[in-house]
Amino acid sequence: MEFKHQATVTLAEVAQAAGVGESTVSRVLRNHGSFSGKTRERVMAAVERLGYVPNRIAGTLASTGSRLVAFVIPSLSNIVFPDVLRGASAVLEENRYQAVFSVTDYDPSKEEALAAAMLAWRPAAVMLAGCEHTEGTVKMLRASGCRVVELLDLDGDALDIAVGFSNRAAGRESAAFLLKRGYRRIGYVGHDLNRDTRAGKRFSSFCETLDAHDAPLIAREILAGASSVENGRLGLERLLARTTDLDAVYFSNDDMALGGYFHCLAERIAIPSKLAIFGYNGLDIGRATPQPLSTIRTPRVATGQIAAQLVVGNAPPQAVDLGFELIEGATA
Amino acid sequence: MEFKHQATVTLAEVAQAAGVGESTVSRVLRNHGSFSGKTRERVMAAVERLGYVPNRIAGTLASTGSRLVAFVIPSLSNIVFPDVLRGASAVLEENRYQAVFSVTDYDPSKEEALAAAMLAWRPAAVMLAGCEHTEGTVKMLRASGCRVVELLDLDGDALDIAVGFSNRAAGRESAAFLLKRGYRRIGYVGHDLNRDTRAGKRFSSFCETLDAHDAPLIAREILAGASSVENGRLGLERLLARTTDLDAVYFSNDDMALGGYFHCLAERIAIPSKLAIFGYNGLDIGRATPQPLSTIRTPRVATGQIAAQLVVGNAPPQAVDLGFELIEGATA
DNA sequence: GGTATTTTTGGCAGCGCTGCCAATTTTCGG
DNA sequence: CCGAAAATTGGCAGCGCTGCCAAAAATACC
Repeated sequence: MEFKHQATVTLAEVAQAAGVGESTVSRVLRNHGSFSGKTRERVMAAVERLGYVPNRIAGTLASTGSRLVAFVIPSLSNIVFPDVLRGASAVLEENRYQAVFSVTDYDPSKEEALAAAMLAWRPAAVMLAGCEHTEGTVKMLRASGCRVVELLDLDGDALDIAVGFSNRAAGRESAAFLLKRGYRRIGYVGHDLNRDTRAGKRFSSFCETLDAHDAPLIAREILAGASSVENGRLGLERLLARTTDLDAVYFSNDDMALGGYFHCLAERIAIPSKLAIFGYNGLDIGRATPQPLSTIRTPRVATGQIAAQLVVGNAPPQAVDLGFELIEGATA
Repeated sequence: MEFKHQATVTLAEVAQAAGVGESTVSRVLRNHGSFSGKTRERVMAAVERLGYVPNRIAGTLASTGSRLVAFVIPSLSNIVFPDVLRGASAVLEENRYQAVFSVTDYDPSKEEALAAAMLAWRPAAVMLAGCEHTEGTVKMLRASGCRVVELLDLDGDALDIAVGFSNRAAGRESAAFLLKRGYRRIGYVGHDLNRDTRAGKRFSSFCETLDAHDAPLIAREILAGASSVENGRLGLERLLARTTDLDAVYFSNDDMALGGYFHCLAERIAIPSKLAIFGYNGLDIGRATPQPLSTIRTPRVATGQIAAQLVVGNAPPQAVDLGFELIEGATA
């Protein structure tokens, strides 16, 4: 037996059942235009009786603007993006918008392909991570006429709307904090930077700041693949095997930093007296560790919320800097 | 200045530019039906030149089935759901399906409302968490004629397809493991169970198993709100303040368990000799802690993958049990 | 009571694309 | 070189709904 019921009740059938015209049903359902209370009741009764579910595909095609918002994000493993989606989806749902998404795995050419596929749904807006995109992506988005929101990175030219903060500033402040604390022999443990350009920006600004204070980075360990707690642990282990006199390590993010933290716990390396640890993101888990993680808290959920609000409100092009917060913690 | 370019190039325009009929363009673009190589080139050239982007809204309306898959998930904070989305989205993208989602916050009536909204997009399938739904939701899904996939819980009757494992079995095995290890004075720390029915099922089976072995649960601490590391830490602290002679604690999931683990580290409570800790989910982070977390690893990504494959392949109704794996770890 | 308004309502032409079918062109076999 | 079969191609009717416009009904005003 096949599964094709598609009890497809149409607006026309509702109209007939209610004894009114199609447009009247449409008006009642969208609560738009004028109609009498009596008509309203008859229509609603028919809708109820027939179990009518409006067809948004048809509705969107017939009207001008769609209520779809497309997210093209690098990853779902990195909690950053679910957090952004979470912030955005609450606002979008309130405004009867619908979120659509696809995942690029940090691959710019995949981003281009997926953005193209998204555009085919004629979304009201496309939301992307960061401001680095292929030429093709930029051209396509420009030509599309739909709103474009670039998230989580303000270090570059925005196509239309940008919401987030400066990763370069985050890298700088992290370095400044460690220097202020008196650390001078600093190392870095990070994940694949070519793919995660935002982590790359933090790292390069971090290094520049160290250089400017005559305390250049002493050692680094870059692990292939995505950031993870295990990679952070492994990275610190490797770094310490090669370099014995470090007094602080900057990690590409909190996942990695937690790995480093666990490595120190396991190896009984005193934190921060023997080795300081500094992360990035300000995950909740970093606040519950025996020693709160020193890190920078980023406004991930708020980024999603604001982005969604700007789209819903059809705001003019702008860059919104939500800033970030340095959490002193107890590991640095 | 307003932003309404909508350079809406239509198929008809491409057809005219290429000097062919509309249906020919449609065939070439979908690589469906027959056409000559020469025609193909002319069409592609025109597409390129005009920057044509097909309109999937129109395409979906005109053809019968849509290539949308709708996810109605409880949360994006709980990494479980991003993991499922991740597994599914890879498979869906390969097959040119598009994922749409909305978040219920574990509220069944919100689930009903969101499922209704999703149905309006006439998706090929709706994916939901668990098998507990309101009567209205069930009725609506049944009537919709679209595929329904229930994820991550096999303890109940499936509407159509179900992919996951038994939460009751997970609770049972967790209890059996602790008992086998010799723990007899067992407590529980969990988050709001009314909302997260799967955690509730694990807990009740856990308790039944303890009862069956004459080692009933000694104490429990249920925290309002979502699961989090901080809530786990707080929960264990409270539990221990009231009950001093516990030898093991079962947590509603790994986030909570990690909080408990951190509490023990901070309070210098020896694990597992003084207190054993057992979680649920098998998050990666639990493998990188100084002592690997004892837990049950659930096939979250695989659940998403399989679910997507079944939908793409239009498989018949079935329940797929992916099982789970007990990780002995070192905390119990 | 009659006319001017205002409120409700229905009809119908698309939105851009796909599916069906018939027309046209190409290829093949003898 | 001709008819038949196969490969291409174009035309056009919808898919289900919204937006526009004019008709009809209700209400207001003098």
